[in-house]
Amino acid sequence: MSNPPILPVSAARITSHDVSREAGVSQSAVSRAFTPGAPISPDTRRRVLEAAQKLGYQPNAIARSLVTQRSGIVALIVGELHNPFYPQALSQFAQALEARGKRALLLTHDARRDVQETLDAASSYQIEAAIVFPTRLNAAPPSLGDVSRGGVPVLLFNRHLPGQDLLSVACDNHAGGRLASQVLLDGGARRLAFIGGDPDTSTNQDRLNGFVERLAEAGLTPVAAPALSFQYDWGVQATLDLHAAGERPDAFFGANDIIAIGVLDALRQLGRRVPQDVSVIGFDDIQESARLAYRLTTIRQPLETMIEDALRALDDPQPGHGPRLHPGELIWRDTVRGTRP
Amino acid sequence: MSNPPILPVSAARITSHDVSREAGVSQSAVSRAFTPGAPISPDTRRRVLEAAQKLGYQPNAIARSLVTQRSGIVALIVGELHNPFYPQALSQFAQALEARGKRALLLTHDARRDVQETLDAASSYQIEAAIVFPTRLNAAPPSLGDVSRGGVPVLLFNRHLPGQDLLSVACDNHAGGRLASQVLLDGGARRLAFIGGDPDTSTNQDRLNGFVERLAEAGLTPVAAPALSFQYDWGVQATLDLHAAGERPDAFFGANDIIAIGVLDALRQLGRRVPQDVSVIGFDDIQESARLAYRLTTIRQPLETMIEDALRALDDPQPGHGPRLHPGELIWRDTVRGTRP
DNA sequence: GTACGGTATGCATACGTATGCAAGCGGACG
DNA sequence: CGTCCGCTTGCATACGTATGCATACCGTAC
Repeated sequence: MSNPPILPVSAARITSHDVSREAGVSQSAVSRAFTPGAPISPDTRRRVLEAAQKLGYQPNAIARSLVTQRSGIVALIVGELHNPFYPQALSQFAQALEARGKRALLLTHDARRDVQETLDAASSYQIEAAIVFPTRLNAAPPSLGDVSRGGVPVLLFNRHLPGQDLLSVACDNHAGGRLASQVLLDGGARRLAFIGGDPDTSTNQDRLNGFVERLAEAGLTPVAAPALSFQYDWGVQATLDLHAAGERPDAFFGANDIIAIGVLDALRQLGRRVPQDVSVIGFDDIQESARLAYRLTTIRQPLETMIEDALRALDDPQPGHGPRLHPGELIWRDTVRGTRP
Repeated sequence: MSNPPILPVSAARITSHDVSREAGVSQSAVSRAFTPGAPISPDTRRRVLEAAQKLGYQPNAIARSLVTQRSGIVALIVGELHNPFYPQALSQFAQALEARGKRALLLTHDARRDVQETLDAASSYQIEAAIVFPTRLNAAPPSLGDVSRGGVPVLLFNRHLPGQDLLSVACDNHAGGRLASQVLLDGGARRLAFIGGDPDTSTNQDRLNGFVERLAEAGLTPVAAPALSFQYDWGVQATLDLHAAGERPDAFFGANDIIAIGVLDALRQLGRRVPQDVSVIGFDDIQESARLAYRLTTIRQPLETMIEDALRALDDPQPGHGPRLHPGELIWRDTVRGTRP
């Protein structure tokens, strides 16, 4: 007679059956004890909870999902997180979801793969909704609506795709662009430049359009509006290139704060004084913008409001209403000439 | 005869049974077609995959988890993400997990609740492992080992708790502290200050101890070593306070880059020149440290290596071997006097 | 005392998939 | 031609929970 094989100590999974045995009730009773509003007497509930406590029972969310057809899982799909604005949004989303009794499944999406692939992978987890963050999302995958039609609402955060039947929550980038323009004009600027991010994104386009529109009302056009990517190095490079080409704008609008900070560093390197000689304004209001070395004047995205609204929209998805826009707020600091409005 | 009620278009969930009917095979065959290595002829596999394609079938990961007893889900538990180092780690973890066919469940943990609570919530999703990020994790919940004993390995990222039977992967903070000290001494500094983060964390303690140890070998002690939190404002405040108290260190070691950047901004405000009058070194090498306005010399944590190692450790959890340490790498920039070593 | 209504409980089944088992099939070999 | 073996296939069941249904119970009203 040989000894039993030595197995790794792995506490057997404790199920509702174990608890029911311990408490001397049926498995149904255990289930009901953990289901708010289920018909069960206070007494048996107490007995069940005590037994559960004693055995260290945790209801199996997987099994529960299978039968209730509700997983309680929401997918958060992110790309590369270069812009610190998004991690911030990410953790706040996770928190807000937990407050609603849901969980966040984090999925990444790199430029090589189609977003649709990631969505498919997510849908195998029976997700109740998907929130797509725009980082590195370029063209609109034409099939992106499919998941939505399959019953899972998809929401684009901070980007919108015209003509697609997708939910979308964003900052009012057009109005924000106008506001940036306005603020710079009020500071006396006449030769304004826009340093754009990824030109394929609605975010960039809307901010640019608003900017140009307001400028036109003042009888002006931008002296330059190059666009490439939402990154620091590009902000630096674009500014240096502009000056190397003999251009000397008296104001810059960076398509996001990271770019604007690049602009600031380049201007400092060029010996141009901010805000005396040249004004700079950004977009997002990330933490870095408040550093004493920058004190960047910028337009804040109302992140909390946007997240609340996104979750509300997902609770009751109404198609075809266009993006849900939220106004940005001017954060006045030290990089724009003139007085606080 | 009334019309049927108008229901929202919700494509009925497509199951392996639907596919089996379409392909004229049994449900088992469908399952096997999606299981690598399962016994199935190439021909039927093809037929099944075609039918699946046609119907838009996605295997139900929830149901699969229930029967296989393997959810493929790993919990990532984060606090407030003030330090941009962690979001970076977060997305890289998610990517690395996906590359291994697993998914990341994102859970938040705020200071009000015990980490154990969050772990319990996670365990109801039958997670295969949990990775805890240290943000705002202060004291060691004595019960943290429980989940580990229950069969789910828990790994602390970038922090360790002595005496606990937990896995832990971290940068070699002690050696990093020594290195920082060394670099500053080589630059000719004699009056060195440490600006610490959260004093309850092993991260802070190890960096401080290494720093002090190397200083002692040179016959020195720090002129000051206040510690409070890993944040920018604290770095500024601590520096201003020190100078207000008449202290004029000739070198600062910030417990992380955020603090060091605060130190830099405060020094600039005080009119002290870096690195001519005073050297500054940080820890982490976050993106912000490379900005032209800072060019912070710092010690980089080998994030990729650490993540790889963390996942390897979770694959085969060996208890009681202490934290798995990875050496930091000196990133030489412009805030330390002297020449690149 | 009977009828009735409301509440609590247990039984049985379903959710969608994986997998052990037995059976079917075909080919190879003696 | 019979036997055996390997490869496929389908059947049946299990995973852990929620819930419709029937039943048992208790109290109230007539």
